[in-house]
Amino acid sequence: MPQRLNATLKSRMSEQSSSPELAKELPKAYDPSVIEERWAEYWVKERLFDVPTPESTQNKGDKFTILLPPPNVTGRLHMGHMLNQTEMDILTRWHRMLGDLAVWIPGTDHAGIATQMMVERQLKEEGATRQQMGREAFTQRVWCWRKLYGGAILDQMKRLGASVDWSREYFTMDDRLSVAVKEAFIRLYEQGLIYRGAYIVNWDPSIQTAVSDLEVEHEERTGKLYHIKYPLADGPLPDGTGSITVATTRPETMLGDTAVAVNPTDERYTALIGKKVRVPLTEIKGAPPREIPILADDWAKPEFATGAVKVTPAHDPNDFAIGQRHNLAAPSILDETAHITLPGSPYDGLDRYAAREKIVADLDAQGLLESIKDHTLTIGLSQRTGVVIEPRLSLQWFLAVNKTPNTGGKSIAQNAIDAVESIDGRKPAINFTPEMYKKIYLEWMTNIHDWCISRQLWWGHRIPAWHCKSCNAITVSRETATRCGTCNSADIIQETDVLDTWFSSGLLPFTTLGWPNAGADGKPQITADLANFYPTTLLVTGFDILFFWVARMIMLGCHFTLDVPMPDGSKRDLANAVPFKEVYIHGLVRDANREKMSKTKGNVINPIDIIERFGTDAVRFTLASMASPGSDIAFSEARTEGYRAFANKIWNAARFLFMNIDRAKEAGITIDLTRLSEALNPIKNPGAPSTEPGAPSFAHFAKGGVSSEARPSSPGAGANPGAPHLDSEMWVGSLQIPVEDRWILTRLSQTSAAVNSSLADYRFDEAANHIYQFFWGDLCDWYLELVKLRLNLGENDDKQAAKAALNTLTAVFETSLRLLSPFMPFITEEIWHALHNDAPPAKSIALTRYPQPADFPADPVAESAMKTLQDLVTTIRALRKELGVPEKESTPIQLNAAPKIISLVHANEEMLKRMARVESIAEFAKPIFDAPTRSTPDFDVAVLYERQIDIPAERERLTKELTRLAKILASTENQLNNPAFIAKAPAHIVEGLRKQYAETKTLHDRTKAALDALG
RNA sequence: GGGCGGAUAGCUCAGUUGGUUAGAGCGCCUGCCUUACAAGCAGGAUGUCGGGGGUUCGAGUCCCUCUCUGCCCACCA
Repeated sequence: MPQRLNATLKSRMSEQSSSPELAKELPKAYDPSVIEERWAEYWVKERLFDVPTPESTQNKGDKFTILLPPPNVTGRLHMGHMLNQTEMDILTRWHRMLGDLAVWIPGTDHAGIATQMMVERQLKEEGATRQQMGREAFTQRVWCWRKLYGGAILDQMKRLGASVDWSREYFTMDDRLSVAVKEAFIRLYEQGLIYRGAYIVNWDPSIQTAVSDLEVEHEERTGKLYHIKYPLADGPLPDGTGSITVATTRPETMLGDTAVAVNPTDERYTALIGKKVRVPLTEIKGAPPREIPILADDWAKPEFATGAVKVTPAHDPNDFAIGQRHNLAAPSILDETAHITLPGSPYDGLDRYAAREKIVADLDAQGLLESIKDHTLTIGLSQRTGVVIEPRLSLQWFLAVNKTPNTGGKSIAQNAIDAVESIDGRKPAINFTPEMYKKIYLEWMTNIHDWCISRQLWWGHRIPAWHCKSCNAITVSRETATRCGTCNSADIIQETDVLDTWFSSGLLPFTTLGWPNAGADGKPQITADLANFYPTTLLVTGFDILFFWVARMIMLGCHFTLDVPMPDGSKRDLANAVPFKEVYIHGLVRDANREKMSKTKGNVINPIDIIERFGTDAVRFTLASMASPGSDIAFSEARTEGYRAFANKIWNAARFLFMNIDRAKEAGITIDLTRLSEALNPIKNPGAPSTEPGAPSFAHFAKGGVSSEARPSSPGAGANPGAPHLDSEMWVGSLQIPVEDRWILTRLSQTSAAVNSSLADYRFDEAANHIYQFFWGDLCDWYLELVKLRLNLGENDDKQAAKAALNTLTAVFETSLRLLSPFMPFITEEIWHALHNDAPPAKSIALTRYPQPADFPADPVAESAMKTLQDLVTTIRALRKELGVPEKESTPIQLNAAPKIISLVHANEEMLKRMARVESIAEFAKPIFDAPTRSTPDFDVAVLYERQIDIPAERERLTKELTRLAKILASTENQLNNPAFIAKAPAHIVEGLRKQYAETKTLHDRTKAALDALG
């Protein structure tokens, strides 16, 4: 790689420099497209993030395992993927740099319905249908499609820099996983948890399959409520009642009615119970209309419409239940395409809506239509196709989630509840962030119904069952069955249904790690991967698949891995059977106006487009900086532009550093990066000196293995005995350490602490902002400017000071790169390699160690001293601006402050000269108001400049300031005079307020004096 | 019909267990091409923290209530 790095630079260097020793020079403009493509390719090609299956099942050390939510093979990368993957990548890179064995497993999902639809659409364009092709040819065709286009989304992932283990890439229909799916099905069947039966399911008439409850979206619409008279079959009652009126929103289903139900307590209808009615329009070929009973059932609600409800068991779930209770027939009158199927009937073959229209018209003609009223109803739409779902009676396979397996143990749902609930006050086995989702999950899981797992599709895992034509028995078998397992008949046919896509993806956390790996006894055995990486550490996903996928993984993971022994052979408990220990759920990526992105609205942002415009790093950083748990992201281009500017800032800071390294080299000064790294990255090894000459600290990373001893102390850990001492000759060159050096190291330490702890809490936004603030606000705006004071390499300059400055700068910069690397992997990789002059201590910055707070000394003295100096500089600048001092002109200042501060200022006169264009500093024992003055609690400062201040403007400013201060003063005074406050508030609050009062009072008085001085 | 979020600067959002003068980015105004960066530098303006009530020495933060808004779940013809 180094050979390829900076090809353009190399050529530039050879053109302009005769000294190949010089450090790299970066192109002036930051161009992400060049850099990113190159590194993305390098990471994959070098297999940097592959984690081979460990040889042992008993490995110690920390693991970080994360499963990529597999995108559909038909998918195209969208901003949701990018957010999801950016977050996972940041966490994975972070853990990897913490020394964990970090495995991120990628793959794609066969996505039954979506893929079948896509290929069917293609066929349609060619004038063909899958039915014409036949099942075999069609699935072949889908496989071809998948081979050609199925990798597109993963290729797009590579552009995001996702540090996944490509050696573990899977496809849910791979042989290995298909075997596991089959095994899972069979085990559930054998445990009595899978059954087949005729039930009302959600039917999608467009793609002609059943779908689960979750795949139905409910939408409120205004429809009609039709009141229809059903005449009594045996003539009117004595009181003259000749019919009963039912209400329905789907009149066409009346063709399948088998009863009319009324509430047993409904006195209006008591006399009608047990009578029969004729179902209108059911005359077929001269035969009389069907007669159906009026029966009593609690389902009929007296207060709704007429209180009488028609019962169509084959086309409504409630009616089906009534039918069951009363042993009613359940004739199906709609076929799989939602057309009436009633041979001989005038409605036969009509689409459901055409039939409705005709039936309503015919009823009206017969005087049986009592009324049509507007009625708001919620209809079910198929999530995939958008067509109205038809409840339909059909034979399907179900997973019984609330049933105890016949092998003992708890029901699937119960385990899935126990895994998330904190039992006996213990920490739950699975932890949700944000916690709110735990409640939502539990709510769903406690009210869960059996899961319809069969689909009438051709693309998917075919159910391993055979139906016997002789005895109707079902034979479920691991191998292709040739005979009925019950009657031994050879007249058997294989089940045509396939499994719900989510059934197979629900198994992924353990099937990707080698389950079932059946032993001689047929029971699943532990594999090295399972031993090392199961349960996985974390799942990162959007709430939209909380039930579809997260819940199913928990259900299936707990169920299936409970009987996989632990690495030491002991029995596995629920806490170790969960598919993951943590779930982090992120928000939705919306457009800048918080609108949901949708094709119809035309506000969809394509990540690839935005990446091409701003660079992956900038987009990643944007997403990270906006990713606050629990809230959606309003993706803003302006913001992305801002972060591209940030990348550019980093780029230019690097150029500045390299320029100075070159200049230093020419002056005979070299810095030893290895030793710097070592100084800033002490390998935690108590008792041993942290700095062994010549021992590169990156060695353990470069070798590829990370020993557990090398693992850094946890974030927020106390002082590290191995931390470098500031007065170390090695990197300051002299014992006189400038305050800015001490300060920037403190800031670096604080930033490391903040970033590490934010990441531990999934606060990507906080982490990103801390880095941004540090790099731009502290390092670039202040330190880089200050360090220029010492980077003088002329004949008579202090070379030792220059060397010390360059050392600190380089070390801080290199550490910052590592800190930033998980967020902006490309630019940091590029600069890091260049910094190491293409001979880096590791193959990638991603394989180095993540900065820890304990790496640097905390120096509160330097921090507060620097704060005072910064305040002084800022105040002088503001004054100068107000006075209209030309930017380049230097002015004398007058200063009144405590002796401690005066000496600090004098020790840093050069800083003031450079940063605030101060010509000279005069001291004043008392506050002075005859020149434009500003005050802070630490000092009063005046800028001496001939031009007079804008008196009215200054008066206005001071008046405003005075009002502000007076207000604070009043409220503070108020509190301090309140005995209750003094008595009840904690001491440090009272103390703080007293201090504030004193400071504000001083400021107030001086401001007042200054105002008075204006006259 | 149930449940869950959100409402803070012009915009998008932070604001930890209640605690000293509520922050950031972008945008806006002013002045600067100061040789790392104009994708930049410096300075500046900007808030009845949705309304009302309560608890408290103290509320953006806790409680109640109202308004607006978003989302999830649900077998009512």
